[in-house]
Amino acid sequence: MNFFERVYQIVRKVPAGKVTTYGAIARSLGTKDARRVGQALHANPDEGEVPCHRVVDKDGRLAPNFAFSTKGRSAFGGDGWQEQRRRLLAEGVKFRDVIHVDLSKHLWKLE
DNA sequence: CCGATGACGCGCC
DNA sequence: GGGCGCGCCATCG
Repeated sequence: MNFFERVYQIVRKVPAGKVTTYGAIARSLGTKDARRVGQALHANPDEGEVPCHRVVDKDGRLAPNFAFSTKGRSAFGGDGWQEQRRRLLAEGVKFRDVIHVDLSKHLWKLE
């Protein structure tokens, strides 16, 4: 099982209304390279199976260039984080401000 | 082959 | 707090 698959496996376990962070995932995989986790999600093969909008950075900030590039291009241009925010709000996630998730209430602890 | 890049994070100023 | 530099390492040009 490669790195990407392991990232997806973890993200799939995050329940609706909860979020996790790139760094937390990286550490649970035994690496400090959070950037590679981001790469994996950017190459996310199927949003339906991997709820990548539930992954934020360590400050709860949404991905500035969040986008589904699975088909080779981003579907939301440079404002993908807006789509990410909508999805989280729809799941009941609260925000500290327009782009920061309230981690103290929604951070999901990895197994 | 090599340098630049990036859905990140942390330490310093 | 905002901005900058560096480490990280697979990919890309």
